Amino acid sequence: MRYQNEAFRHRERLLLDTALDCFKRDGWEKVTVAEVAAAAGIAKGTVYKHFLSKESIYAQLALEFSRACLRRYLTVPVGDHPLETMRELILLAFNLMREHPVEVQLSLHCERPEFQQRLEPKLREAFQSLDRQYTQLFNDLLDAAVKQGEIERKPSEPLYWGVDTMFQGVMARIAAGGFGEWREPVDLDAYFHHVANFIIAGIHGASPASDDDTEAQSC
Amino acid sequence: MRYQNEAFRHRERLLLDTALDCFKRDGWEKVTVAEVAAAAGIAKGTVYKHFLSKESIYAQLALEFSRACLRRYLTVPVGDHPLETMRELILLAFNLMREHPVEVQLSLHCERPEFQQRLEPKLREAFQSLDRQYTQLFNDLLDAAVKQGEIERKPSEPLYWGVDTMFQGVMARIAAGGFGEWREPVDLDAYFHHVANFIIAGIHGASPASDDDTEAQSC
DNA sequence: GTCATATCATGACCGCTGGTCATTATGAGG
DNA sequence: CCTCATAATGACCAGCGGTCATGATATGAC
Repeated sequence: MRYQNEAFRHRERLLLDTALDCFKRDGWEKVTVAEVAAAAGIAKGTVYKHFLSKESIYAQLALEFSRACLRRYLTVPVGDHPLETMRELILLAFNLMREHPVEVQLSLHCERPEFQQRLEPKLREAFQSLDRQYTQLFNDLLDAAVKQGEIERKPSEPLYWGVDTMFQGVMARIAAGGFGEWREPVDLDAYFHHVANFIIAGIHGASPASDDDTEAQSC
Repeated sequence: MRYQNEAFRHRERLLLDTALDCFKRDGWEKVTVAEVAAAAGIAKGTVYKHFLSKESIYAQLALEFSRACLRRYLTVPVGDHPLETMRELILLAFNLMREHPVEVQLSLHCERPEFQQRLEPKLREAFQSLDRQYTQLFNDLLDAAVKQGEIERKPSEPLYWGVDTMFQGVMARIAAGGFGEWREPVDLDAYFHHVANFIIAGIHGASPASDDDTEAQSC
C-alpha cells in the first residue's frame, strides 16, 4: 500500500514535467494528451487518474510557475528606496517571464474567468489565493514607499490597476513571442527597461488630482 | 452570372454577421462551424467556399472591428492640446472595447504570431497594415504634442511600447470579462479613467534618460 | 421551352481530439 | 500460492474542423 502511493505521486510529478517539456517543444495548444502520456511512458487513460482534464494540467503548471515566481519575489529585500525595489521586482518579473514564455502563455490562458469556472474549485481557489498574495506584495511595497516619502499617500487600488494592466500587457507580448511583426527588431532588454520606467512614472504621476474626476478620498 | 455573384457576396456578409451573433451568444470558442452555418441557413460545406478555415472567420471579424475603430478615431479632431486629445482617444478606445468584448477577444486571439502564420497572407498583410496605421496615428499625436510644447521631444518608440503594452493589458482585462474575481467590484469607468491617467503620466515621465525617472509632475 | 454547360451548394465522410470505462495486470496480506 | 483491492490500460465514444464526390441551379444559345 505504501509503495503504490509513492509510485502514484511520482507519476504525477513525472506527468507534469513531461507535459511541460512537450508544451515547450511543440506548443501547448497542439500537444495532445496521448502524446504527453506516451512521452511519459504511461497510457492515456492513466493521465485521467491524476488530472480531471487536460485543462487541469494547464492550471497546475500555471500555478506552479506563479508560486515559484512569488517565492522568488519574496526573497528580494525591501531597502530604503521601495520604488527602486519595485523597479527591481518588475524587471525580475519580466526576466522570469522571458525565460518561461510557455508558462506565461499558460498563465494567461488560465486566468480567463471562462476557463476558471470550468476548473475544479480547489484549483480556482489556489489562483485566487495567489492573486491576493500578489496584491499584498504590491500594497506593502507601496506603503513602504509612502513611509519613505517617495510618493504621496493615495488610494492604492487605482495604482494597482495600472500596474496590473501593464503586467498583463507584457505577458501578452511575451506570450505572443515578442515583437514578431514589429517595424524593426526590438530588443527585449530595452523594452523591459522602458516599460518599467513607464510603470514607475505612472505610479508617480497618475491620477492624484490632475484635472477633473471624482476620487481622491485618500487617507 | 450576375445574380450568382451578388448572392455569393450577400451570403458572405450574412455568414460574418451570423457568426458574430453566435459568438456573442455562446462564446466564440464553443460555437462550431456547423452551428454558424445552420444559424445562417446554409450548409456547413458552403462555409468553406467563403473562408479557408474557421480561423479565417475569426480574423475577418477582428479586422473589421479594428478598421471600424480606426475609422472612428480618425474622426476625432486634434485640438490645441494633443495630449488631451490622446486621453480622449484612449477613453474612446476603451469604451469601444467595453461595448464589443467579443471582438476584443477575437483581436487578442488573432494577434498572436502563431495564429497569424497559419493565416492566409492576404489577411496577415491586412493586420500589418492596420498596425502601421495605428502607429502612425500615435506618432502624429506625439509630434503634435511636442510642437505644442506639451512634452519634450524624445524617441517615440519606447513610448509606443508603453502605450501598446497598456492597451494590450486593457484588452486582456476586457476579454477576460472585466474584474471577475477581484477583491471588490470594480467600476469600469473608474478603471478606464485611472488607466488613461496612468498612460498619460507614463508618456510625460517615462524614460527620458538612462535611469532617471522622477520628473514630469502634472502641470 | 429546352437542353448543355458551368457554377455552386450539399452533407456524408474523414482523421483526430479529449475523455470514458469494462477489462486486465499488479502489489499486499493471509 | 491464492485472493482481493486497487491501479493501469487502450479500445471505444461523441464531437470537432475540414474535404469532396455528388446533386442542384442559374445561365445562355437555340
